[in-house]
Amino acid sequence: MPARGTYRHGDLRRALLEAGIELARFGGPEAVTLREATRRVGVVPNAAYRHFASQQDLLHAVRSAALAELAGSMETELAMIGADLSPSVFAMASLRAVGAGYMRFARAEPGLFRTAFGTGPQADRTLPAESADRSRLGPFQLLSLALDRMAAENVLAAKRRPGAEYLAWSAVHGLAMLVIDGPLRGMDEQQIDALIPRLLEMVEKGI
Amino acid sequence: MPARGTYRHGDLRRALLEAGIELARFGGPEAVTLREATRRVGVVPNAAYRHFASQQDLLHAVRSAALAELAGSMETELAMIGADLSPSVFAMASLRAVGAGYMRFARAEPGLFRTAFGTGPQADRTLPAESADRSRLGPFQLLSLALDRMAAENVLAAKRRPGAEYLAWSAVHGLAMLVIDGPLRGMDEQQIDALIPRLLEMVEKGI
DNA sequence: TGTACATCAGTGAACGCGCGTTCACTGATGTAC
DNA sequence: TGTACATCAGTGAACGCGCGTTCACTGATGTAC
Repeated sequence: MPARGTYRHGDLRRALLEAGIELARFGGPEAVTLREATRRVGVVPNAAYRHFASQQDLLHAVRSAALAELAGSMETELAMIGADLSPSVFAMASLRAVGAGYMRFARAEPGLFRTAFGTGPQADRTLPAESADRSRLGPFQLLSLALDRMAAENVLAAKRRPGAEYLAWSAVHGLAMLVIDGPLRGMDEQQIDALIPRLLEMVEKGI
Repeated sequence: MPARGTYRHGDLRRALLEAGIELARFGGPEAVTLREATRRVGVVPNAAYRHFASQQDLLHAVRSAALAELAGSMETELAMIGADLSPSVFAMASLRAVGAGYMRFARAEPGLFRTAFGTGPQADRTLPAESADRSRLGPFQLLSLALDRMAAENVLAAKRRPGAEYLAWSAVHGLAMLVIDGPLRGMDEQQIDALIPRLLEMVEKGI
């Protein structure tokens, strides 16, 4: 049965996690099963239990990876902001970059995006899940940071600052959901391209 | 096995549909199974095939019912607008009402809401699904109507009108998703209560 | 440097589960005469 | 008004599927001496 040379695998945990990520990439969270992950790695189903306590446990790990990738997409967009901008323009550009990175990831990796925000009743109840790794910032923290900058530059009134992340997040998250998994799934790519800056503009003006 | 008196059921299709709606209400779309629906109605599993071509077919029917309920919630909110308002204020109030009705339904019936916007890969690909019944307006049409009014009153610039539904929809849909099924699930009811008008204000200002 | 042994990663086989769906059937209903 | 009969709604039994998970196991590895 083993398709590999050695009896031991070497790094089964990592292999299973990567298989799980691949499953989520193409099939979303519901595609992340222990049986399929072990099948792909070429290992017997119950071998997974040496490294994950349950299917949920594997799914959690995949979810964390997806969140990290999302944060990465946002950071990439942030890094593209011109350094020569005035602080207040920079702050506003940060908010847009964060939103653009979010949308880019959602469109490029709909399966991982859906996995990151566990849809369905079995999703766990922990908040944004940005607690584990202190050195890297999570998606929510990147958004908060951008809003902090705007508040510091008085581009966003101080009294509007509290809770502002939920407003911005809602707008961008909603478009992402409608477009990748909802009734707007069939929409033209170009139409979506045009919609995104408009949406970000709406947030900037209305927040 | 039959818990009913007569051999024939009478209106099995309706009974199954209602059971399906109940399943969706508490468990979302993935809870809508033929076996559980028939079980609840007290009929053998395959009896469902006299009335529905497949499980998907039942799910479609449940989805339509959920969309109709959502539209109803929006209409209820619309009906509460004071008739004495000026046309332009009325138009803006319409947009808010539509959004408020959407949020109210999502929070009151998260399972049905999720079913209405089929989440997951198995969801069908038809757009907003407001084609069937011509006499009743669907959620998307109610939103469009409100925006039409705003455009007619020049509360919304004519050049901003096209596609404006997607901006408004995104914001409200996103908050609904984050709150009922996403990372904001645990949030205080009162905090959410406070967030909704702020979100609607953002849309109104920024659209 | 070599050998005995404990550890524990991965095996093999098997469970029970709920699901959608197919088949040949039976018996209540309503219609034709 | 009564009876024969066709229709077809619901039955009963069974399928195959993929899933998560448990059990007792085996054999590769690395450590103690």
